[in-house]
Amino acid sequence: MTSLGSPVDSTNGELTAERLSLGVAARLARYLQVLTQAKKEGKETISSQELSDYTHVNSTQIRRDLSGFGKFGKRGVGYNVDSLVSQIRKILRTAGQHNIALLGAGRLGTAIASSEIFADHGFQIVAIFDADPSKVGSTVGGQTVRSMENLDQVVGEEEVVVGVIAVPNVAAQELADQLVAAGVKIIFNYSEALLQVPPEVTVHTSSPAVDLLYALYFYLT
Amino acid sequence: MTSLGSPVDSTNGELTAERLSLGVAARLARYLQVLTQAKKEGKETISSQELSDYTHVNSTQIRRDLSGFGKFGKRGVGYNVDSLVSQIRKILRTAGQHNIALLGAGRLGTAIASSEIFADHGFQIVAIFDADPSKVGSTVGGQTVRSMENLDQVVGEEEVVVGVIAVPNVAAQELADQLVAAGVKIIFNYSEALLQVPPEVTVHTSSPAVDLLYALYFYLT
DNA sequence: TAGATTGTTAATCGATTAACAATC
DNA sequence: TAGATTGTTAATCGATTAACAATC
Repeated sequence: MTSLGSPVDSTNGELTAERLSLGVAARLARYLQVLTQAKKEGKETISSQELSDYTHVNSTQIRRDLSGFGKFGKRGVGYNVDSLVSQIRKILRTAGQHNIALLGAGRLGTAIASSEIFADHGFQIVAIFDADPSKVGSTVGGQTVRSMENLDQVVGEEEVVVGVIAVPNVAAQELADQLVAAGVKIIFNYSEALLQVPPEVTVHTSSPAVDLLYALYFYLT
Repeated sequence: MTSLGSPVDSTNGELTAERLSLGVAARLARYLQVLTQAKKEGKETISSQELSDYTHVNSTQIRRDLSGFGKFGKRGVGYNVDSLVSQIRKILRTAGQHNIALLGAGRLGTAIASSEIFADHGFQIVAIFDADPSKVGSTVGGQTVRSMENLDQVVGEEEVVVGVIAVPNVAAQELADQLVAAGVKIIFNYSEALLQVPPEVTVHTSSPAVDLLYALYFYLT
């Protein structure tokens, strides 16, 4: 929606240090999601039109976004899925491994821990916490649930960059405060609570209903 | 990202039949999410700046979006939360009740059925289905889990407009096909599978990792 | 009144798209 | 070769934002 700087300039074939615009970064991340899944499903090449069908982004826009960073496609064929995944990861600088702490070992937390949605994109859940003493020590998604008291230590030692909050609304703010105190800079909020955080911390609130309202509007009109 | 038509024109104070642009509709839905929660938390008024803090949309943009439909705010005070919720619901034509069918009574399905994320926005889960006979008949989120065989009938009788798929990847396409056959036009996909559907059906795939990649990019740069 | 915040303008910038030559 | 699809141009349109008068 807003725009910080121009897309990366790569007239010399190399990535410059310039920041991507918000729109480009958001779209690249979406392409990456589809490509990652296409790869898992055994697809070797994909056309801009196919990518468009899955992402709802115009195919010209996709080619334009990609061609700004290099000539990744083959005319008449499309893009190699494998190589495009690597290229976009490089562009988004998220080629490495990033560590996540999951807060909440309830139904939602368990569902998240057991899924591959994060792992597929290089996010590793390195620790699961719960405030409920009866849950501490149990195993969820292959991990032992820890007590909240260990949060600070784990965030520091494991270099956790993202905290995922999967608890009821009433408990969310308290956990957000603890994450902030521990030094986490990105919070992914699965509760509906409006979280108060310092300006240097980014909160992303999951909002399936928003997407649904949006889809419904275009269905109804 | 793309744009279909101009924002609604309301020089006469009434909503015209014109479609909102994709961007405006998406932002209005986001405002609605925050407003709905703010209302639950007892907030009576909210300023464009506060809305901006929660949605990451520029405050001028917010005032501009809203002023296109009427003068909803009070200078020096802000917007009345209650009345703004009603106004946006009217603009998005989602003031009514809409029925959802949930497919999958596993961990994720149970978490969704037990939460209020959909109910808060007028979406009612009217039926839960599972292909596993051992789950059929059990109670999840106050509802009895039904057999997939009843899908067609329920969709027709209950006027289901949205199908939510909360099953493992391998089962997702089969369920999408059944939803399409039953006449559902909007599918909310919590699996990672790339779903094939006819053009008149809209698929929205949940993608927390995409949002995370995006947030991470701006954190890293 | 004084302070705060809306509603609106005007200017800029980026996003979007059709179209098509290039080329695999 | 013939068909398909990329890469790129050029033109348009919408989004974004600072700034500020209006006004609660």
